[in-house]
Amino acid sequence: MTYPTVPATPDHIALEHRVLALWESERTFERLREQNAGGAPFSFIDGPITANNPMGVHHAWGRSLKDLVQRHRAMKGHELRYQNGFDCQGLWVEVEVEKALGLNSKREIEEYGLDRFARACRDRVAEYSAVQTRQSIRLGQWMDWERSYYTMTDPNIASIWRFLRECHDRGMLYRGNRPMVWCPRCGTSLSQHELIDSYRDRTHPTLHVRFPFLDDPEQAVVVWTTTPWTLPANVVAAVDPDAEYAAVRTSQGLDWVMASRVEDLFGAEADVVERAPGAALVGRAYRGPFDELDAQAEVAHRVVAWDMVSADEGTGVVHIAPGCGAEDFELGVAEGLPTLVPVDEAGVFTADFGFLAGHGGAEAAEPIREHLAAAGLLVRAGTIDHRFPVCWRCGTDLIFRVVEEWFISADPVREAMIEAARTVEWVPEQYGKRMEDWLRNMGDWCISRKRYWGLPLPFYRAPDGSMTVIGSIEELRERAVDPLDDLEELHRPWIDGIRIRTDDGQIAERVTEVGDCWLDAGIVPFSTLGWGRDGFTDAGYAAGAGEGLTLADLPDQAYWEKWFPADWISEMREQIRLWFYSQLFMSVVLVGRAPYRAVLGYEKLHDETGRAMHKSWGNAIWFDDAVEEMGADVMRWLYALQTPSQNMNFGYGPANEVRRRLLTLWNAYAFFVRYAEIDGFKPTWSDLAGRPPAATALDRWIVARVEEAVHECDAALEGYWTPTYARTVEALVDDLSAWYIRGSRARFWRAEADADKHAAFRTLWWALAQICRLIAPAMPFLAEEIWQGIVRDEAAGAPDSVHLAGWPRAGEPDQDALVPMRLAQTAISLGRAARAQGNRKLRQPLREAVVATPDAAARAAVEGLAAEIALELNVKAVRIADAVDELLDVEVVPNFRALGPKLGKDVPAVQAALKAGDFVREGDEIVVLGHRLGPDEVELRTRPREGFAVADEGGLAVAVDTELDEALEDEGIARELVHFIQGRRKDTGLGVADRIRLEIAADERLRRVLERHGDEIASETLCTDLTVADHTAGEAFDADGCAGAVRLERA
RNA sequence: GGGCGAUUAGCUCAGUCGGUUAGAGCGCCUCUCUGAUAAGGAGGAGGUCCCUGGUUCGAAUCCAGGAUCGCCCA
Repeated sequence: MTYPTVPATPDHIALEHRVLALWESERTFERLREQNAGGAPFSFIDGPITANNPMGVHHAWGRSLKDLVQRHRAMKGHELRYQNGFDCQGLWVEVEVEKALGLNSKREIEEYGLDRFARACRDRVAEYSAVQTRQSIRLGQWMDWERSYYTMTDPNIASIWRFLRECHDRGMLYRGNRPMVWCPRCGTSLSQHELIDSYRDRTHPTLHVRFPFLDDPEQAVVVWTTTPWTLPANVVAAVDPDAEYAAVRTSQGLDWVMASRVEDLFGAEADVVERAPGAALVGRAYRGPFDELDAQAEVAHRVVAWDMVSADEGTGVVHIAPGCGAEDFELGVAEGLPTLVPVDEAGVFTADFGFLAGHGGAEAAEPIREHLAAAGLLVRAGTIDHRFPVCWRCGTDLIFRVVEEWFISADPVREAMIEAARTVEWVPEQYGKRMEDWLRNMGDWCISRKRYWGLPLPFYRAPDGSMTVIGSIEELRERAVDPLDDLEELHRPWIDGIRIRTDDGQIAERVTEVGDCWLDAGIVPFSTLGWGRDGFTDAGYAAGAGEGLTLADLPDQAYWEKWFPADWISEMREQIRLWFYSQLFMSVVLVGRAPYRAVLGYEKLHDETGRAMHKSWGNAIWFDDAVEEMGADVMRWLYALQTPSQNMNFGYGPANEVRRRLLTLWNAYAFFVRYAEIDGFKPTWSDLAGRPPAATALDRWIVARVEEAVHECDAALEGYWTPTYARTVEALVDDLSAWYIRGSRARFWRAEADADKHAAFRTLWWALAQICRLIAPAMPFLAEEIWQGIVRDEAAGAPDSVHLAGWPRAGEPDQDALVPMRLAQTAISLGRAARAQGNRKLRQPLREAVVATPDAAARAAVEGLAAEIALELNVKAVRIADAVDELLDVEVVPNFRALGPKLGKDVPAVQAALKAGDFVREGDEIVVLGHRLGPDEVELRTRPREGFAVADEGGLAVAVDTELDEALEDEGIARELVHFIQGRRKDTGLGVADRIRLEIAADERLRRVLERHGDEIASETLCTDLTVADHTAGEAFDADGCAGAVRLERA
């Protein structure tokens, strides 16, 4: 077996397709599940994705995080369920299907036929669940795709019925009159959460209208409205009783408005003839603007007091239509006012609104204006540009309508939900506070929708008005008075045909409403886990509309007890008031506790400039494009690096950056393979279990670095915090490449096969294999590719896949290996800076570097790495000195962390004294201002004296001797020549192992260099035959005025 | 109106328990290395850690107030 040929850069896309095929042919995922069967459960519950469109790159974010955590837990041996979920019902689907079928209203749907419509909805779900499954597999997500749950199945629906029955039994279920936000096109109310982000810039007509008092029609209150269609439903006018109002003389009479609004409305010249507090107007009856309409026959208009009247806009007199607004409705309840609902489900005026009947609300603005003008009630008509909510599905302006809906009372469970939410580990932490705030403020849950493709609410109303709630399919069977043969599934229209017999023998029909889709999703921890079921039914879940789509089981109570509550769930932050909420609500009602132990939320995905992605803005990125251009690993690494509590800037720019950074690991892999192949290095699987044999300080260091990183990564992922994990990995890979490999290169290409070389191979292989395992959760393809290349095919007994190899087990990292290296790295970095200062390029060997530190322990540590430092700095010798050196002064710096508590207010004085040098060193101790400070309480630092090439940082300083002599110069020239020849080798396209012949034309000085260093030059450049000539046809070489020419040819 | 979060280099962002010289990547400038690298490395320029006040020996970090932006609620 030989190592693979590793290209200079990875082709992520090709590699990923190759790995996908490998996983499939080798059943890798199935084998992982077999391997982990019986392990400690890690229960993850997937929030259902709406199976309505292809998945987006924002879904890929969440799915990548889910997969990352699941893979990590699986590598640690946990048994997982891997059940994916699809959200199938509700308006999301209906609207898309309507578009596809060219239907434009509820009436058209009903004409089309509810059965065909339901089938079309089901087909759409089937289509897009398949698309999303394919896409998720491409992303590398490992789920039990054949056993996904679908919220439209009968078992899911029946579980919700059971929940609703429980609510009913507890008296929490009621039918109420509520002002709802309503979409006239969709013909349904919208829930609060559907209003999020729904505000758009809109221009609407506005009217100022007089309401003349009945006892003195010359006087009137003037109202301002931005919704003219609500005027025909006007009942009262509201004023702030405590504000001052003013009557202004106009051509139409005396107009009462809030005094503070007069100037805006009538100008500075307004003729104010009377002032009075709002309270004085309260109770006065006025003539309504549409009194002649039938609907208004019983209404007695008057002025009422209200504390929410705004002094900032309008007239300070507010037109109140309790049937058309939320606040209006509340005031109506408080004042006992009649509620006029002027428009029907389609937003069209009803018959008792006379000439307006049949008009849509928006189009009625003009006839309303004309009517008011004719009646002499119109003061002014205008327009307003404002933010106005629109339907998120179809963009239609939303209206308020008072409608009858079904509700679940929140108050009976509010406190219990807050308590339950407090048991949850919220990540990021502040999301827990968000949930608590939401719970404190939550209104009753409106669970009904006046639509078609959704959970059929199991509410049956008998002729006497009593209600029965069916709690199960069995109960439906028992009570049904119509044959169930045609009940294909628990959906409209089929379910609508089944009537039931109530306990007292009445025949009851189902209400027509369907349920909020958040019921569908919220029940998942119960419906999919077999809560309350007696028998375990293999592949039993798909009954009803899910038939044929999934092999998911219908488990039993024992299974539920094993997997409930979820250890972890994760979705976007907005799910706090959606899925996290509905699950919590249902769980607290059913079992009195939270359905999840930990939650990871994350923010929104924007484009790379920070703008929201919109199809219409042209900045949206499609998942299929992204994954085939960036590669799944690159996307997944971007997601892993992202701080969840911040919006993510996603795009090809960041992807390229990450792809380039990933090259470092790839290069390390390619380096290893090149020399392992040349050398025939053979690892064995058991080598990975312990530590590799370490021959050098660098070996020990990189081993400790890997172990340190393993612990950090594990801790980060246990806490669901992926950015720390990803950054830890990147730092480790950088260290491996920049320090370990670069510092160890010579050991790999040396000819001798000694223990040192073997140790180098073992160590590098070990580090790469461990890194594969570390990155496997986040970049499963790249990890697998490298694993296949250097472990699976090479190491006898190794697992076939990195994903079967388990999470690395690391001992406590050896601090004695870590600390000196850290110091040495600092010293090397400082030495380079010092060289640069002294104007000596790295190719020029120098006599000596002095590493100085007053810290004895640090000196001892650096001593052991002197050879490495010398090599890196290209100096003949490294001298370790304490600070009493001709190059350096010593500075005593207080350790504030230690001295703060000890000295308190004396700290500044002590600091000043130390800085001024007013102290005495007594052995390890420093005596200053009567304080005796131990070695832990101060830090001794060096400070370079002027005139030397010295760099310092903290307690460490490095100086280089920049003096050159002839020998050093010659060596420098030799190095220059080697560098030059290597460049030609590269230009000529020679392989790294090709031998060459050299002919060098040299002046006198170069001749001397060649005499002294010719052997080194030849060996460094793999030259088998070096001749010195007077002339040659080669390329000119010039270093430091030392000139020649070099001709190179393959040997 | 209430709540939550954010504000750190030109850009995108880290910054743990409060510790006195605040970091990374990208970009820019000057160098440099190359027998893994399409790479890498060194140095440099670039900072009112949003503002004001407070607590503290010490504040990017804690507290209060304010500003701006985002989100949630009313």
